[in-house]
Amino acid sequence: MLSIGEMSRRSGVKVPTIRYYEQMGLIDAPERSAGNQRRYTRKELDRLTFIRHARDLGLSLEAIRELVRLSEHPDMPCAEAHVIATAHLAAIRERIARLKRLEKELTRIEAACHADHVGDCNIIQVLADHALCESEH
Amino acid sequence: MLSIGEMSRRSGVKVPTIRYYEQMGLIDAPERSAGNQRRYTRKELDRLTFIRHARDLGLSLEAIRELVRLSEHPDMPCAEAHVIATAHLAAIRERIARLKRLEKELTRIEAACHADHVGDCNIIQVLADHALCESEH
DNA sequence: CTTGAAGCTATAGCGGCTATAGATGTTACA
DNA sequence: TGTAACATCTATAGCCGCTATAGCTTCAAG
Repeated sequence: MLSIGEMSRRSGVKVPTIRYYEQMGLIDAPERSAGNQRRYTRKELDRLTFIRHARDLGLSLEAIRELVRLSEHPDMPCAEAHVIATAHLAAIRERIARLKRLEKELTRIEAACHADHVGDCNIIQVLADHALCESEH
Repeated sequence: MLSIGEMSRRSGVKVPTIRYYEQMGLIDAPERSAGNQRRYTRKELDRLTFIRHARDLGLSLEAIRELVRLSEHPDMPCAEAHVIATAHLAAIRERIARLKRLEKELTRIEAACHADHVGDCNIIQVLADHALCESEH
């Protein structure tokens, strides 16, 4: 039986976050010791690791809740899991594309300014005047 | 004199968000009409547009507060503005790099699964077992 | 048997909004 | 001038995904 601190160390999820996940219904309320402290099994550590991993990949708690539900019914079709992963992948790709546009824009703004004082500074100027932008954002 | 709704339409910042920015000290409290409604000047619209633009570029309210402060002192050296922009650029590049790793990982996970039901599904399996990952995250 | 770390619950705060409720103001048209 | 429709006002709560704090209890080592 693992204490919550042990779980935290092994999964890399902070103690208050574990309690938060329990509250949010991502993990079941575990057994308790005589003195009301949480006691976890190996299986519960596995699920926490699963959650940690999915969070690292940027999945929302909502999506993870769904995946956890799926993983508990191994005979269900896994199309749903694919839908979740694919949707997430699309979202990530969009974020990358958007960030790249921002990067380009900021690089341009940054490189363009050789002023000494704010009055002539392109950074401030370009921010103030959207018309000077190259891309849409 | 512009009403808050007019400001919203022209800047693309939602009405409650404008009030929020005022509360957060990003814009000054404007004049009021006889009936206590906000009335803005052209100059205040410009500042709001500035903020909108900076937000679009992903800058934090904190960073924007700083830039607004700078823009009000046009004789100040603009090195500080560069610091803010450069730091932000670095953050964006890091986020891009991280997202690309996630994209690769998720693509791999997704492509690897040709199962019919959850029991054999790689998506779930890979999430459950970090050891199956290729990259760190 | 004592001490100090770890655990407990409940609550508040973070950023950056967004939504709601219920009251009041403004404006266009009859 | 009246009225109806819409805009605005304040105050407050909620969103996500935690994180921090306070004040208490329990556990494990020496």
